Amino acid sequence: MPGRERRSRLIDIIRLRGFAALDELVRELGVSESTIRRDLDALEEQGTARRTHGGVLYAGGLPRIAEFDEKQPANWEAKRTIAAATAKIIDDEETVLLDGGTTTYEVARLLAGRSLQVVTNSMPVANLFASESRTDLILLGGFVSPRTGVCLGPYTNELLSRLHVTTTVLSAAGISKQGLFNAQLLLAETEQAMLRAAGKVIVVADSSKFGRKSLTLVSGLEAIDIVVSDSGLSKEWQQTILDAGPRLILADIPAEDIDSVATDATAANTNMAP
Amino acid sequence: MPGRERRSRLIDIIRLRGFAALDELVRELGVSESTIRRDLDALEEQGTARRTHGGVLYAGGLPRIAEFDEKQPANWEAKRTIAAATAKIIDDEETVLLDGGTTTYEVARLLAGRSLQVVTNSMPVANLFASESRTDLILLGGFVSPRTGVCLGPYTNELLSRLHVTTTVLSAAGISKQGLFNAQLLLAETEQAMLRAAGKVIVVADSSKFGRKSLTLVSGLEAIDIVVSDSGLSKEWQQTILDAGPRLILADIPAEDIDSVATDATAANTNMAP
DNA sequence: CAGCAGACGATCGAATGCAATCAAATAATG
DNA sequence: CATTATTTGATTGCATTCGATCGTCTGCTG
Repeated sequence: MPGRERRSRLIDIIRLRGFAALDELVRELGVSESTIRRDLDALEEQGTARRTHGGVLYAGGLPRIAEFDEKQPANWEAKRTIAAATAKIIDDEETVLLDGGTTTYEVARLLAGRSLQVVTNSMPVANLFASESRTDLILLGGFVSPRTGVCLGPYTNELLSRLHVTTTVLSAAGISKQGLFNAQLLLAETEQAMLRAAGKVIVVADSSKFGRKSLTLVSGLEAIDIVVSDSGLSKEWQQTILDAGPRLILADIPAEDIDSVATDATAANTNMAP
Repeated sequence: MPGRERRSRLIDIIRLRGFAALDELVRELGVSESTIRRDLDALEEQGTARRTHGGVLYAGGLPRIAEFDEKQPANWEAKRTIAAATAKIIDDEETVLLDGGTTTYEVARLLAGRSLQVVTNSMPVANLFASESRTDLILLGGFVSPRTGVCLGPYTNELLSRLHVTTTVLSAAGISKQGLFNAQLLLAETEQAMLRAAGKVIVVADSSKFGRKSLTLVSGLEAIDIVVSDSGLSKEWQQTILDAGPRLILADIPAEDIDSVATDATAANTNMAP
């Protein structure tokens, strides 16, 4: 095989799999280890790949969504337990509308593979379901915001106006007595459209969000059916939410071990408030 | 540090970077190599990570689209040169509508980072542009086909009916004297909608596609402005296409070295047919 | 045809990573 | 408080991978 073609196939293999072991490549391309090594060195040189002990990583890969690249997503642990508690109250065969945001993304991860219909305007979320044959995915189109990877704008809203779902999972930049706040004007409009399409409305927000306002008011608390947060939420806020109408679910930081946290919706101890 | 927190941070680090070397983790978490190994074994057990020699890969990540996972996409080399030739005839500041398919995906890769407006119904394509601030991205929503990752159905088509673009890049399962064929009924409808939204229509198809029919006729040849293929296309077909109206561009397998193939749109020698 | 350059494959010592084992530290339990 | 699990860290022998070197093959050029 001519070197050009080999290296070309090499790139393809690496790009496709994200990672390839060296002996794997030796077998598949039918050349010696030395040759593969030399090719890999060249690829690393030019920046297409990154070598590791025993393999290569693709380096020219997909650019990542900025929001998901932060070093330490704020209150990560809390968000994960909230996500686990939320996934638990969603039943199979439902039609679920998922908002963008890191918390809803965690919810989505836990829902992946379940038998559901999922509607979303978030590309990161959609990617989780795109190849899941057990989950039907409806993507809301529109203008894609580069920072967050969510679809926005009039097209998105109009598509939403024709849909109806059983459950909507919304995120929020802040929650005050007046209701839900969001930091982006266009997104607020889209979330309002989501509320109109919704049956049951679930809002996921870690305790740091309460008492914080943001750019625009999305809706009042009375439009929300369930609020899921973590146990760090003060008694006062718990009462405020309950008085305004929504049910409140507080997810505890679980005491279980690593297995349940990462993979299992049963990880969180959910405390139903009265 | 309690084990729970350490493992949690471990997941975060791995998820964030996609890959982490073992000694890296030892340093950053300040625990012994043995401990990291054990944690990693647990993560692998539960499927969150995949171990390699000297490191870990994140496994809970994005599931991949089936069509892009084939071992050897047919005529890969040809598709890439076609893509390079196509990217060359698209100017900055245009509004480009990109169809799904592996060839259009290659075109998309070459367009990423350029100053364009891109409209697409393909999630793999959209992912390439999602975080590119220099490229505006409009995603056509709709029902997502799990195998190909493209949006289909009435919502998609209706959204298309309200858009107009300067250039449309279409793929095809087959091209005969009657015109463009496609293998999926719903996709054919969507592609027809794309043609209605189009200014200039470019069809990308490697030479093996010619003379092949498929499930449904999408459109006649007269609706096409430019056909881009590879130099393997027979004289007869070249004449057939030209007689029917479209301009024809044949991309040669380039003689350059590996750099230009992987990164540069200038790789292909494009031969204009008269 | 001779000479030369580049690509390839094989080999080997050095470096690195791996799994298993055991002892110490820490946490849980009665 | 004593005992028992669990978790962690260190050690050891073994397997894998690495990079460098060298000889061979191929194709080009004069």
